[in-house]
Amino acid sequence: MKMSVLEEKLRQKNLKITPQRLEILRAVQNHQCDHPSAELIYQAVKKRYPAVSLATVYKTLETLVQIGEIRVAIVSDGKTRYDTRMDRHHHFLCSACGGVQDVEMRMDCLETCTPESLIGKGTIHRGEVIFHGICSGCEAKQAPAPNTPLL
Amino acid sequence: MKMSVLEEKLRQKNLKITPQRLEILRAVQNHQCDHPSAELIYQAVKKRYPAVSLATVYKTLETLVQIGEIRVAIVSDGKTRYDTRMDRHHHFLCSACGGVQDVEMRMDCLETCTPESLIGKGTIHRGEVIFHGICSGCEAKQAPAPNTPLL
DNA sequence: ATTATTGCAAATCCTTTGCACCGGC
DNA sequence: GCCGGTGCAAAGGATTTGCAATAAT
Repeated sequence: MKMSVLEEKLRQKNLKITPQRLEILRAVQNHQCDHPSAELIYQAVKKRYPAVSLATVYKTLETLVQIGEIRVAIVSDGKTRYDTRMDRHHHFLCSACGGVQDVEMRMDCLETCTPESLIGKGTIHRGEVIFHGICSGCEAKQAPAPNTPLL
Repeated sequence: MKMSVLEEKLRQKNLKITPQRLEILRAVQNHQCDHPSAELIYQAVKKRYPAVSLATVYKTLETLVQIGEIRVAIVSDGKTRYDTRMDRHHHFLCSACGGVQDVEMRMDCLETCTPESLIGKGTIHRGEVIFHGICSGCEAKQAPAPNTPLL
């Protein structure tokens, strides 16, 4: 997203444009594949803006969520991780290392139908798929290849 | 699941059958729809077994996850919530209240296909759908019905 | 000038850990 | 009796909050 669009969004909500916010947004954009935690963003921002406070990072990430610039990724790994892509995509969670990878996949059924068991229970805004499994990196570590001698 | 089956599982792993574990399992089974947190289970167990410690609840829930009796629900609401149903189902998360509801839905495509963007990235064990939206309870609170006068 | 934002430190919430005692087997 | 389990209190990690100083409009 272009800066000017973000600035517009901020102004519309009486939010001020500060160097901290711009740096944090930049860090977020540089970590599109990472599903970064607040701490990771903090470390990245500190490199260019050493005086930032972790509290500011937390507050700013919350603000970015509020204005719909980023969202919280659904991962349950004990810390909040952010999804900096707002377009439709899905996730693959590695049960071994906790890593998150994006999955590109059309699931038209998720866009169109309301499952019967949800009728009358509320309004669906979107559906996403979470795949659970073991990523190739962890597979390599955990089990030797089939015909690799152990010694 | 019948107690005897659980007891069998515990014995197989050299885990002891204690009153605390049985009470915690009972509480878990009584909260199939709640996706309960450790704290909620603790409160429920305390009613029948006032001396339990919260630490024991945490440890036991972890044990139950290890033996495949329950699993961690993917919800990212700041605390760990457990899913006491191990069969295939999906979830509806209310963005307003954080509530989780089960969704029954066949998604054969999730069982069979590997999305192209995942090929070579690891091994999928299962896929689940997360619906995001607003539950009917929160809808009622947040917006007056269309033709309800405001005053 | 006004009002939001920052940075710090303290506080809070959830969860884990160390350890002495207890209880299933 | 052995070894795992329990309960307590303390520690740990992530996030939030109160507040005075600062900076954006």
